[in-house]
Amino acid sequence: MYKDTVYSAFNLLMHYPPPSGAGQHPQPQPPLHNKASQPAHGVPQLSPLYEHFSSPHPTPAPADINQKQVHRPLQTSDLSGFYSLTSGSMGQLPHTVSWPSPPLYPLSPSCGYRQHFPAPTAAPGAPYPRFTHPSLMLGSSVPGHPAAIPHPAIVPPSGKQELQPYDRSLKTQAESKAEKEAKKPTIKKPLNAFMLYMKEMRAKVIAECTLKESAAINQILGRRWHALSREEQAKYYELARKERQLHMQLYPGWSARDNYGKKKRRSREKHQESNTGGKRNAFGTYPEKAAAPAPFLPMTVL
DNA sequence: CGACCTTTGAAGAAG
DNA sequence: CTTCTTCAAAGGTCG
Repeated sequence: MYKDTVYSAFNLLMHYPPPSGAGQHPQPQPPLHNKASQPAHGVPQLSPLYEHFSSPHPTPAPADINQKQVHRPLQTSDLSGFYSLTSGSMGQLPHTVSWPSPPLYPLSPSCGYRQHFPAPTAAPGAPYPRFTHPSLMLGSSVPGHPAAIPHPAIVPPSGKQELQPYDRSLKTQAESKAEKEAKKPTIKKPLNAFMLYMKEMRAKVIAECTLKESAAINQILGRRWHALSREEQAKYYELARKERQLHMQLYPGWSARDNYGKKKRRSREKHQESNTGGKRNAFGTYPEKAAAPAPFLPMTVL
């Protein structure tokens, strides 16, 4: 996308030429199904389970990893000690850390998402809320687990209701086959790092900002996400990596493609038009089209 | 009832 | 290879 392109160019300007022996052209990410892929030079040999999660873009780290105005691909060296959960395993890190786009909604300064992170309602000097590993999100449906609670990724087609008993008496064979197909539970995509962050922080933002509308909440959460330190974000990337790993174990043949087209969406053109069209946004106002990315200023001056 | 809004990231599709 | 598109969550809103 345009934003990513600009940031990538910025990264090049900021970090090239790279230190000798570092930041060479990144190894291509091995595809999920390509079990024969060789690990990148210097990357420990991964078990098949972790091959998909090898660090994709090794690039040199700046001196201060917390300087958020410098955006570049994350790398495992930024997180020494964090990605060492399993012998020989490497956590997947995002290819790029993109700059937040300008807000479309007139978000309240009282939420403090632009100038005052963490939120001003937090006690002075108090650390940003620590992430607690939500074991409920993982492991409740691990095969063999005593509590046979379905993994949250499995949902009925409606997304909200349990499957109803099937009434065979009124259906033909063809109908029943089609219906069975339609009623097959949908396996949802595993949540990415930001989605996990949203799940955990949504209630807090709702309480702080007395908002309920998700579109507005998500804008705030997006800003807060970018304001997180690299270490804080890394916790969610690690959790997301575990989610994907568990998902792969539970549903080996599953592909994100399986859910394509299950949501009826308007065409891309119409989708964009709707952004400037007559429909109101979550604030009851009419959204403007997203402006070009902000210049490369540190968050502290925004 | 279900698409839309909004966010980031992962992954598939397309060029 | 790069770029574009879809879908994950959430809940109010609207056609």
